[in-house]
Amino acid sequence: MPMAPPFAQVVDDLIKGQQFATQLQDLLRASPKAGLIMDQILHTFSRAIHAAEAAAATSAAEWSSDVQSEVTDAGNGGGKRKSAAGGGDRRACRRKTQQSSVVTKNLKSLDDGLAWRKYGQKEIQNCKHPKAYFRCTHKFDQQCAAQRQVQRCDEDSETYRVTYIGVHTCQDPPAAVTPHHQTGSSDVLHAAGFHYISFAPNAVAAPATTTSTTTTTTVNTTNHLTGVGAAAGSGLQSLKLGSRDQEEVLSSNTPGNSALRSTAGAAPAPGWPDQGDVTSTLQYGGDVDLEDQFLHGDFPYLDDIVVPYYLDH
DNA sequence: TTAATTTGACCCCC
DNA sequence: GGGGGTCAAATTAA
Repeated sequence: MPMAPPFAQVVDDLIKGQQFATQLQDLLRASPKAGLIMDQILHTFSRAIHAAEAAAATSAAEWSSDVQSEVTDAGNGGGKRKSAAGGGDRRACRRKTQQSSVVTKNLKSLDDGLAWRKYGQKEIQNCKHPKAYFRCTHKFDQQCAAQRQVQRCDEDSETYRVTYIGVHTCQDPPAAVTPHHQTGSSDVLHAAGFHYISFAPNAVAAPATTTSTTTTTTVNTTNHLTGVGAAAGSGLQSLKLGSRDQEEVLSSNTPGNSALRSTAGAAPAPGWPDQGDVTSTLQYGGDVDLEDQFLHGDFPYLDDIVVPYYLDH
């Protein structure tokens, strides 16, 4: 989606500031207190970027609507499906996708705590497994452009290659968040659209020289999930992955599933609380409690998590 | 009844 | 022309 020029400049400046701050954060690692302050600065940048992006999306959509209708009227002569919703909108959507930030991860679990809705699945050539397509549940009610594509790795069928396209601009209710990670500050951050940031030492360097980046990361949750299985019994959805067929796997592990989301809001579903921990890490990496855990070595996943929060531009 | 998923068809881009 | 991404009607689940 074309970003309105004033917003593009704002976002660009904010990202530069964020990158400088992350470099400074590296230098201040020795001091935990300074690190906390730096994290708050980074939170502020992230929040501002999201706000500017959301505003830009709205602005650009309004700006392009007139142009879009012209193109649609002039160019959609033939061969459409019966529905009125056709090619013009699709073209706009595809352009938007191509210009969004793209982050690819290899994950053992598909639960990232965000509300996704599956809208398609496709067999991909030269791949054993189909690719599933997800969009944010709030695509229409909050104009959130985030998308996710999930495909099982050919070489390791227990690993999923997950591609995140765009960033969440919605204010998703934090239903999937484990309560003990839900501090007041993280609520505020989440409400502002803050989703991805990492305290992993090597994460901060990622965006420094990036203009448009695809980053591959691995979140190693294997041992952890195995442990959960031993404790929680057979109700584990994550441990059912191997026994289900592909379609079921890709859809039933989608956090957008209403059952999962509703259970997470009240009491964690059997077998899910530990995945919730990982989820919280991804969403609320800036939470002071989590960083305390990280600094004291109590949060093993963060060692492997490198989640570039914002890689575009 | 509502929301999510499935799946075949459509369409854009390479 | 084919592959990949998206749409939307039909189906399923809660």
